[in-house]
Amino acid sequence: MDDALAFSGLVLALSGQLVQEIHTGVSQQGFEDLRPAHGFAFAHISVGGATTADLAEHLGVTKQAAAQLVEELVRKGYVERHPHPHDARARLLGLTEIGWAATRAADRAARAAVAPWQEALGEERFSELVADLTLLAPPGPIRPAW
Amino acid sequence: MDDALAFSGLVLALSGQLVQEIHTGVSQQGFEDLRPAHGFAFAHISVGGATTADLAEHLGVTKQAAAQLVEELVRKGYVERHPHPHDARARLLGLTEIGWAATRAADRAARAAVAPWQEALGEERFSELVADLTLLAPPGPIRPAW
DNA sequence: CTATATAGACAAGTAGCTTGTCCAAATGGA
DNA sequence: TCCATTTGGACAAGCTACTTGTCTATATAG
Repeated sequence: MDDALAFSGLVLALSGQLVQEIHTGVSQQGFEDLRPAHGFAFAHISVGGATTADLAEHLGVTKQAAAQLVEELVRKGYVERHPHPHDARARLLGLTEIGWAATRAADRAARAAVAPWQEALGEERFSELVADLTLLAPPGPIRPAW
Repeated sequence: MDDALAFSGLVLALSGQLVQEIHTGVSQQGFEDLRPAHGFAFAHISVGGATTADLAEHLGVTKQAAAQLVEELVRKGYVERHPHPHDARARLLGLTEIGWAATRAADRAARAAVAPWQEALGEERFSELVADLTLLAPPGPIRPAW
């Protein structure tokens, strides 16, 4: 059997479907000005303590690209810039209440996308699946890939 | 435990890593002018019988974008356009020998990326994993997602 | 205290997509 | 068979998310 090659296709197919459904779900909850890539930024900013340069490294893009993304999210009301307590050059990024609301909407959409799969496999088998995938997942940051 | 949310993150993380490794592997095998998105086009063209319009629908982009992608792949020597036997407007797309070589390189890279995971879980458990994911995977075309 | 590194901003250029328009060939209905 | 509509593909222009390059102010290390 060529499980290895099949696995690649399956992971790509699932991830594509997942991204699509989360994006659609988030839009339908009223956040129509967010795109899939923004989710990765939210995930990093929501942890707290992130600067634009941190975000750039996390996303694997240039500082310039990260600065533009932050500027866009600030303009749309999802992100705030605060002075950095120990570095007068840097600005700490944080989510606004709207930013948190969008994050919760994305979580809901993700759960909704996964629910049918969870049901199809059954709770127990699904838990084993998650456990297996946890062993495989790389420790690094989650980034958009193409 | 919130398996559903964890599952989303895991799938995205794995797919990101997978895309990255396949791209790197393909580049290292001498195909440095190919990007991840090209793989999805190769997958469709390699089946045979595809036109540019088919490809556009498969990739979920406009005919224009597909035409530009085909033009690029033709220029780089991966794809050929043949006359369509039953439709004087259309052109049948096919892979050149170089195109097939690139496809094989991508397969090798995918296997290499998956191999450590296969080993980490063990053959049997990995096979069950593939079986589970097969149940979940949507039937439609595999597309780049963001 | 000086040299180097870093956070962020300003400016310009690029690549991969989009919309809009058009033509020629295919298709379907009367 | 003729005409109306659809479809495959091409040409042109524009947009957007990125890039590289340069600069200033602040921080850090020797």
